[in-house]
This record gives sequence, C-alpha cells and structure tokens, in this order.
Amino acid sequence: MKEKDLRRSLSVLPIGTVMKLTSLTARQIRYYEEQGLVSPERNEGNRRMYSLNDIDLILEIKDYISDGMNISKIKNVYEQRKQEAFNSGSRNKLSDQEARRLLSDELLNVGGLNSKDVKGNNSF
DNA sequence: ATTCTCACA
DNA sequence: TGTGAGCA
Repeated sequence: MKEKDLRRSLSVLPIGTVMKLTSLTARQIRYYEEQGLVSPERNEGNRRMYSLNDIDLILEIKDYISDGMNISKIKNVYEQRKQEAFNSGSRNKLSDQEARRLLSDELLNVGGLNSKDVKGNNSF
C-alpha cells in the first residue's frame, strides 16, 4: 500500500503543471519554496520538479494564505509540526502525510487567533 | 516552448 | 507579488 505513497512522492511535475493545478503564479510557488513551505527536487537542468504531495501541500498553503495568514506563520507551524512528528512518531518514515495532517490542524488553530487574542482556542 | 535567477517599477 | 531581462 505504500507504492502509491511512493508515487505520490515522486517529483515529476514541472512548475508549469503546478501552476495550472494550483492556480498560482510561478512567482508565488517559488516564493513558498523560498519560505521553506515546500521542497521540490531539482532535475539536472536545475528545474524544480514537484510531487503530488507537493501539490497537495501547496494547495493547502494557498488556502491558508487566502484565509489571511502570513507566510512566516505557516512556515513556522509547518516546520514545528514536522519536527515534532519526526521526534515522537516514526523517526524514519517521514510524515509527509502526518505533517500535512498536523499542519492543517495547527494552522486552523493559529488562524483563529489571528485577529483576536491567544488565550482561548480557535474561534471556530 | 519552458523554467531559472535577479532586480526594479 | 508582478514583470521583464538574459540564460540554459
């Protein structure tokens, strides 16, 4: 059952495809990478190659940004969740899935305290 | 035709 | 972020 997971993680999509699938501009997509939100591979021509997982992640990032959240905050949460998942769960079978799951969880939380305060929970 | 990096309106 | 320049 991990074969699909593997395929899902294969970076074979050029940025052009990602643009169409996410409705984002190349600029934005590259910018997210710059902020450490996505980590596309690079082919021999230095071209960015994205995986389906990347698409998924970018799609979510796009959503959160649409909800009016700062890149830095998303970045922060994502890296934080990623490391926690790495330390507590399986330290080898990374958490592309887990990370994304945790990411959305945290992000919803953080998103709520965006225009309010930090004492309570998410204002959902 | 496509993508890349860099830099500026 | 958009956009254009100059490469690969």
